Amino acid sequence: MELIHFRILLALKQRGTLVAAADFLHLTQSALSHQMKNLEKRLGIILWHKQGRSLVLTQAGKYLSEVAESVLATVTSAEQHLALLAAGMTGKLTLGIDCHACYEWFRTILQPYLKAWPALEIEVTSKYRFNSLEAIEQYKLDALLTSDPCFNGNLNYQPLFDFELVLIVSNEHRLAGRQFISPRELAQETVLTYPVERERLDMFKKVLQPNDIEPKAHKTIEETDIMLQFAASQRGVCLLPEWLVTLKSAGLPLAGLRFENLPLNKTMYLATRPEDVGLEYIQWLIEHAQASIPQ
Amino acid sequence: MELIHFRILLALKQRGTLVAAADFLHLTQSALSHQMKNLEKRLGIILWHKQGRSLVLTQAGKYLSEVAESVLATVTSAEQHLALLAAGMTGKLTLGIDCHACYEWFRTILQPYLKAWPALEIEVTSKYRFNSLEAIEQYKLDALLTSDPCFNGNLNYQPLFDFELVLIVSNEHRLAGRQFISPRELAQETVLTYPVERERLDMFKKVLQPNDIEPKAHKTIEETDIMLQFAASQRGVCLLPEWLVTLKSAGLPLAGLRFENLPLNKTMYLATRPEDVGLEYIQWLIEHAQASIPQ
DNA sequence: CATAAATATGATATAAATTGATGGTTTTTC
DNA sequence: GAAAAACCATCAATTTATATCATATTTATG
Repeated sequence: MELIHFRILLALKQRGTLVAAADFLHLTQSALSHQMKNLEKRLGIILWHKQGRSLVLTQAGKYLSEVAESVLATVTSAEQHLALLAAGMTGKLTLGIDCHACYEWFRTILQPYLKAWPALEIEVTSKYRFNSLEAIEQYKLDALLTSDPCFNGNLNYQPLFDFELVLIVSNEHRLAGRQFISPRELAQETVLTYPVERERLDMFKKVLQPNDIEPKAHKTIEETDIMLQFAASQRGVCLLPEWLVTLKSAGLPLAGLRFENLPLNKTMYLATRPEDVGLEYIQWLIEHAQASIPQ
Repeated sequence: MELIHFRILLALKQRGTLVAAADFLHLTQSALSHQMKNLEKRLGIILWHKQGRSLVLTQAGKYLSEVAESVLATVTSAEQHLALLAAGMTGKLTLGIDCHACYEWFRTILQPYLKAWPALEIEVTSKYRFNSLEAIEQYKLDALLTSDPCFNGNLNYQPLFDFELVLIVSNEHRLAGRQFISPRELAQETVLTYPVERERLDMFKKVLQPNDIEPKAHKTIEETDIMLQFAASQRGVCLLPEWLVTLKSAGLPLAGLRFENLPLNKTMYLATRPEDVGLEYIQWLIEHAQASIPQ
């Protein structure tokens, strides 16, 4: 059975005669007659009878024309959906998120994004954290939010915004007044980080390990807000994007410090497959990224 | 779009490679590749990418292969139906079953039904459990046995019989003598249910959740007989149709309790497409439903 | 590093679908 | 109540679509 048979049955149902149906399908009456005869032969069952000069469906014919209606409705709807997909008007964005700070940024922009793209299905996941790039190439992810780009593949990295990491300490902390500090001074501190491997923490990767320093203690905390409250009450220090602290620290007695000769400037990127860069709902993110950062 | 494209996508999904799919479809790999390239061109959208030596579906490809699965299920079912019609069979009934109790009822009536309709091809499935109504409309199912009707569509619901849900407890249970009980008393009980989501369990939907009660424990059991044996040996309580317990509990020391001011009366329905209501083998079910229930 | 396994593509052969012409019925029209 | 019109089926011919073959390319495998 093929769709042409369904199309013929449906057109016949809607137009009444084969001649009209043929006209509707931009075919000749002969073609429709041949096709259906052929189907009848293959199925071994008669679908209609000629009665007078019009056609009357048999029970099987009626049944099949109802199936036809259902199937063609599904197919048509799929075609429309694909047309929208092709035009970039709709789709599904599976966004991989690589780090906690990325997550925090995405939260700031999510509401307006949902409003701007009501038909877009958005799924956020961090389950491909350790092989995000592969996941994009394999269409498990459509985009990846990351501040640690890996430019070797054939992915497109769009910079979203720049930011600086600062060491967050309590106002009352012995270092709080200093303009610049040295990594060495962290040897006496409790370091607060998110609970991921040290390899993925700038605190260790960029500050402590290059200087061969082990902090007094290392405590992991899942939530940024809680981490800041710990810092505020002198339970430790942490390294966070400056904008993130601005956003979250309202009312907390905190200070942000920089390391001498160790600028921690980073850039947040959105990685996508090159072919998807043009998608409007991806462009929107790139264009609105900067504006959502508190200065 | 044509069925060949759906067939290719489905075969690819099932077999993994185009070569295997081609073999399955008795075509060459080249043919499939050409067909899909042609479709991509017409749709203006890419359906898969070559990754290494295997294919990875794009978003659009994944979507379309799901559509493919659905459409081909309908077409296959229709072809089978027509084949049976051609062979002079009375007909074919694909019956969807929605809940365990429905299943139990159908078992009570199946023997006489098979005897009454020896030529009727009967297939029972619960694979469309979560979108049964759609499955009927799409001709994947012909009828659905359910006690949770959804009257909004254009399906015909025929009531088969009424029944009452009772709380099954052991004879020895502290509540056993009581005429009426309160949902609150379940807070100290282990609740036994079939292994489906809480949304689909009257125990939770109608008894526990409306009263904001969490039972002491929740254990799932697949078989009714086993559930009753657990209840009889005081391992828990369960909510079942009274007739089902009458049928199954022979010899077990069980009591059925009702909740005060919470009548749990339900009706079993057979849902069909309106056009099929008149079919004699459907009518038979409706007419014999009542009699098969132990009173 | 050669081999095997997988997909893509161009040219060609093959199969399938469509058409056009025609004949047979049944309605409609005058 | 004949003639015309509308409609469908079928045959033969043609056009179109489809599948195949041969081949290139890429990537795993041993």
